[in-house]
Amino acid sequence: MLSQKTRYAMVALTRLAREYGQGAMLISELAKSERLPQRFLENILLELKKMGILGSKLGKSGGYFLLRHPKDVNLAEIVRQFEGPIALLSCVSEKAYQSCEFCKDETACNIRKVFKEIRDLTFEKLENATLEELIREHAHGVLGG
Amino acid sequence: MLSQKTRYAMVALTRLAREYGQGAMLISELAKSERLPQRFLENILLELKKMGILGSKLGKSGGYFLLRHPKDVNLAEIVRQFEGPIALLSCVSEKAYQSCEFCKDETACNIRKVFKEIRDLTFEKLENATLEELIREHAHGVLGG
DNA sequence: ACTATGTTCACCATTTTAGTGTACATTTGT
DNA sequence: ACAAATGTACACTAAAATGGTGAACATAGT
Repeated sequence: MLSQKTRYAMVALTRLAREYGQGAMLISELAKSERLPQRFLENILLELKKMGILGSKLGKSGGYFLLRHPKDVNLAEIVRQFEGPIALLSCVSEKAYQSCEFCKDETACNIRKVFKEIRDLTFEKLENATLEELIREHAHGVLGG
Repeated sequence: MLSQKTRYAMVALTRLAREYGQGAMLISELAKSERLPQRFLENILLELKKMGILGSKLGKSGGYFLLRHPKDVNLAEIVRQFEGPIALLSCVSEKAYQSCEFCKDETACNIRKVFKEIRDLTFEKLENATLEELIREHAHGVLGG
């Protein structure tokens, strides 16, 4: 299961995506309106700023805002940052690969095959999940789900 | 990422699946030959026994053995037991569903849609990964992956 | 009875999670 | 220049999860 931190990050980002182009939003307002713990949220927003996803302004009428276009931020990047590798086994991770301590021959390992398929499918779904997609209403039409 | 416990369970099970029908295997032999920490493995085997997957025999020539046919044990069951829910968000979990604290309308939530798809694909892959599949050599043929 | 095995249950150290406390730096309005 | 409103930095903490270990016990076979 995803950590609270990751969930809060996704909630905050989708909200800031909805406000995209409308200037900065106060942490306090974001926290209150999305029901996020403010002090914890501060850490998260800072981390997103360091990733180059958010910008901030100090002083009166300051706050946070999305730097990139919502179509240029996807969940794969967010999940990697806050959860670590997308893969369930390091032997199938792209960014954090480590050879398996049990396999003599990884290419022949069927456990690995299963988790490689899961990783690839998961990554694809997360990568296609841009903030633009996430804030779109009726994303796949009312009929046909 | 999966915990060590889950990984050890998968290694132990695939080994016991290879020995299926050949009587009991000593914990010590299993631990040594698969390079698993014996004392930790004991806990894991006991848990698998309580799940009804393994049987055991005490005394001389005792040990553990697979109770069910390898085709009747799959990774979904194992992962659920040792990792908890397969879903990454509880709002898309089948066995551990909890309503989302952020959504007014879950059916309209696009974040949820993404993680529901990921859960369903992951579950399907894990469910199809029976021990029989996992110990099969050249599971999908040498050509064509 | 003896020995080889699994069983039970409590315990432990380390890491991760989900935050909080306190002080500081920057910008804006007056 | 100054005050107020904001974000920034970094250390700290409580609770839970992870990855085990210790010690005594129960049972089966010889």
